Amino acid sequence: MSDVPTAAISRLVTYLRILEGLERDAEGKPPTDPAHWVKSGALAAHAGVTAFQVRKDLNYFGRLGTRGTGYNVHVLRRELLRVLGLNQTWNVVIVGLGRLGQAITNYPGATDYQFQYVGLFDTNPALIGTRFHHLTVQHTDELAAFVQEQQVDMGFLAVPPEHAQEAAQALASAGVKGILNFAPVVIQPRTLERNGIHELSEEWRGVIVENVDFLAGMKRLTFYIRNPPLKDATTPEDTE
Amino acid sequence: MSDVPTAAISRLVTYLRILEGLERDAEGKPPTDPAHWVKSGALAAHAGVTAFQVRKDLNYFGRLGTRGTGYNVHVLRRELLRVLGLNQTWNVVIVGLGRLGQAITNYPGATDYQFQYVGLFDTNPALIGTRFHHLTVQHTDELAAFVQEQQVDMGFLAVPPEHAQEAAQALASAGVKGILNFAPVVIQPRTLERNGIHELSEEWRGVIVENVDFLAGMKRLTFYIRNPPLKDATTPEDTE
DNA sequence: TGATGTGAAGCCGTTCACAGCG
DNA sequence: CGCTGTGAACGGCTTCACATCA
Repeated sequence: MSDVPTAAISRLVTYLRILEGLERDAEGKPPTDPAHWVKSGALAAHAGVTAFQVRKDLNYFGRLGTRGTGYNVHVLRRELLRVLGLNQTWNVVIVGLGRLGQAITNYPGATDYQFQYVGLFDTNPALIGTRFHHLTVQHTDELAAFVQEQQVDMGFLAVPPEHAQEAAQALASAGVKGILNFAPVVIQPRTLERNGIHELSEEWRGVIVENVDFLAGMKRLTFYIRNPPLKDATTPEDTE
Repeated sequence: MSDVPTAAISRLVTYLRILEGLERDAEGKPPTDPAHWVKSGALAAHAGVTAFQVRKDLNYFGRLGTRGTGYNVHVLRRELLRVLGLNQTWNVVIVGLGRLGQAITNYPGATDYQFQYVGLFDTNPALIGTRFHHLTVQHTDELAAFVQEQQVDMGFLAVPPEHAQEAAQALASAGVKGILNFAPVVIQPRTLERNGIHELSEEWRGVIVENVDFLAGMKRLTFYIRNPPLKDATTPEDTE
């Protein structure tokens, strides 16, 4: 299960989103209605990839389709939810409640899929005690105890770049399993030197970091505007 | 220049950020000070990749270093700015001024690098006329004329997912060269069928779309928390 | 028959070893 | 001598053709 290409996981997320749209469309229609089924080519067209790719991606996780017919929308959606780990509740804390953190806290859709915001943290005295959503901002010093008590699974990191590393360290030390880093900074897992070789310190073992960097997106865009890809990647051939 | 791996471009953005930090550190020090120079291994350590990777990435753009010495921080930074297209002014409009759009508008750092927000657009009557930054929100109907007049280069798309496609279409028709899409949706360039083959419609020709999807980041994170990569990708060997 | 499932081929990006130069 | 520059090996992802089964 771990030898699935990382790019495939990103596409799975896209497929899931498309399936949700298809399921809404199919809602209420009789079970015999073809709207309950989707072919790899149709999924591919919506996702902007090839049908080959769709079939290969889905096959990593078992025989999810029916030959000659396609994929059942409901079944496939349920399977993708399971694969992506979205069929359980995830307890989330947000660290950093400046504009970005506030935007995240209030972003609709973020609290779908059983993501539950259970705590908000900042070091700015002006923010501590403020309420967002139904939660009150606490000082980051409280983080470690809170994560233990509340069984927090992951932290969203939305502090200014110069504080991102220490805040990430606080999250890892507190015992979260994942960090979604919004700061334009590379988070450095602390390593220990033992017998001359560097190894991951215990607190960072198994901690996953994913990055969402919007400034980086801006800069990639300027590069590609001035250096357009020769082969236009936006029109795959085999779709449909 | 177009056969550079897309992953390399993302790393270039990271290197640039690191170089900015190094240049601040070196500021004021005499020209002979070693702080003005950086070796591939040091850059690699900061970026979380291998020194091989750094050298290969930089080599796509010429002989930027000095053998036996390393890379001059100032020179390398200037080159990366040039390569990434960050040495010119970019006129940007933001479409969608809900919470996310507002957060982007006000996010510090976004207006560095000669990114200039020149227009704000929305279709919500309650928002039109409102001021953010130094700009007043206009109706999206005004977009086409505005892009022509003001020589707009790119648009940031921060509308709700269900309106993303039509707003993207408006941006492309208006003539922007790039779209930074924040909505969790795959933007579909309009294609025309001519003699049985699909081809990109004129208005989408050369339009680059980059995506920044924070919900996708959340979902990838849940997958990797439950399916940790076997080989820990966070500790490359060759750094330093 | 018409779709998925899947081993194999091909391609692209990363890793490497060492050549090249200050 | 040290570090960059770079062609070649390697590995992994994507593409493909076709076997497979409802």
